[in-house]
Amino acid sequence: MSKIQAPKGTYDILPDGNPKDPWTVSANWQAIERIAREVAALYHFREIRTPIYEYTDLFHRGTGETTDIVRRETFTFTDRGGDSLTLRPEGTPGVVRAAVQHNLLADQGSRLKVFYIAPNFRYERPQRGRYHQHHQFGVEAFGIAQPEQDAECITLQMDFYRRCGVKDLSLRLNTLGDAESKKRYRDALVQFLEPRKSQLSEDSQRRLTENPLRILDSKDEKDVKAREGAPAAQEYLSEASQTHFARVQELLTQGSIPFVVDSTLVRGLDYYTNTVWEVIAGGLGAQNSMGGGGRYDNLVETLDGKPTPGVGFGSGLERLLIALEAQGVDLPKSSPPLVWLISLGDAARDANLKLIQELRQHNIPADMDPTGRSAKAQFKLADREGAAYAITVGETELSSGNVVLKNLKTTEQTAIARSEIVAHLQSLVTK
RNA sequence: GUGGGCGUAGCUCAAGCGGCAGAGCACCAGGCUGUGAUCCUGGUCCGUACGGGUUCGAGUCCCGUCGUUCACCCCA
Repeated sequence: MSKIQAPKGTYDILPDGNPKDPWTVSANWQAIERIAREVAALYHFREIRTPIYEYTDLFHRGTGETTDIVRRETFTFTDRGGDSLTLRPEGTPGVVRAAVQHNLLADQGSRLKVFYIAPNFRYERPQRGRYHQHHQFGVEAFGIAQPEQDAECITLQMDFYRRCGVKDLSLRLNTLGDAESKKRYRDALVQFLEPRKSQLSEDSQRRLTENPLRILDSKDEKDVKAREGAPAAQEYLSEASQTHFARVQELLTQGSIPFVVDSTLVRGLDYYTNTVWEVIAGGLGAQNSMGGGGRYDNLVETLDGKPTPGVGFGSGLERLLIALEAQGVDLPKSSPPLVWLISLGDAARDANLKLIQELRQHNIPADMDPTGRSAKAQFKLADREGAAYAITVGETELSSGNVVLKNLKTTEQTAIARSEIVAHLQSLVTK
């Protein structure tokens, strides 16, 4: 197609998008964003909005130099002043940057609980459920190192899914240990795998020096085989990390949130320490990860803040909509009843232009067609646009001082005095 | 970044081995000169993503590009 089109891997959200591609339907976004805001408020997370691009360095230092996300998936460009900027590939670094920049975590005991609904950008081969621009609902909680905060984030996330109506979910949970445990384990793993280097996949041979933990969740058969008998992270956990992880599990169990511990779960972000988790949903095909998160107790200091613990998650909204569609779940669509004004003749049209203004000022959604088409065409339009009521005005009504109100669902039609129509509709619309 | 499938009206899709490009929905109008959602009739809209090639002839075969999709990779 030579006609101009949306860039590869992006899409438009339309009033009448394709229900088979639920992420293209604007009403769906309104529904899940409303639920996200409600659930965030219930857990007392407040909204934060940060720029869609940051200085490139932030993601290199935050997300991590060796992650796939930073190594090969960023949209990076130089601005006209010569600065290197990157469209954010994930939410956490920008939030940490903002918190540090505005001294929100400067005092001992500072705490901050925030959420965002925002686009992220990753340059990957696009396919259903994986786009160059995708959207996430995420939360970050700073200042509380206790496992209770991990559990609250997980609970919030699962609550969000429950309120949206997702059925087929599974929560995978793991711990990487604190920074020292993680390092000890990393060294042990390298020691184990180094002699087997030649048996590893090409990617994993590189990871061995750059990011050895990632070899654990490789699906490549060679890697699965080569890592047989590898030491488990659990064996290298500090006492504190062990009790932390045990308490997180205890809290989830108490909260009746089912989970499975999966020691191969590593996640693709360098900054995680201790708890990490991921939620898988049915109906998503290969792109089955709906959201994930973890604790990052060293990230704030990495980004020049005072040492402050943090934990949070990001959840893909396109994938949520795809899962809901695949599972046959309907989102609640709230639209207030629409009133359609039908005019027969120019004088009636002018009268209706006054009436429509009055209705709108009384918070009654109203619309009309001013093109002077037949009554039939105007009713047809009212029906197509989903109006609940039609008001007809013609010569007869103008001289009698009435309007004709029709309930388009029941087809009931009655004459009502023009002077009473607004109050009458208000009582119909508000009940 | 790797490998495969697909790309025909606004939408969903049809056109055995290459042989005059169609349907349903949608949209407009009329039947009903002031009544939709039902029904009937008529009409509008595409020339097959784009570019090239083979052929008397290409939607159909070949090559390239673009887009999309599936798997890998990665992750949301």
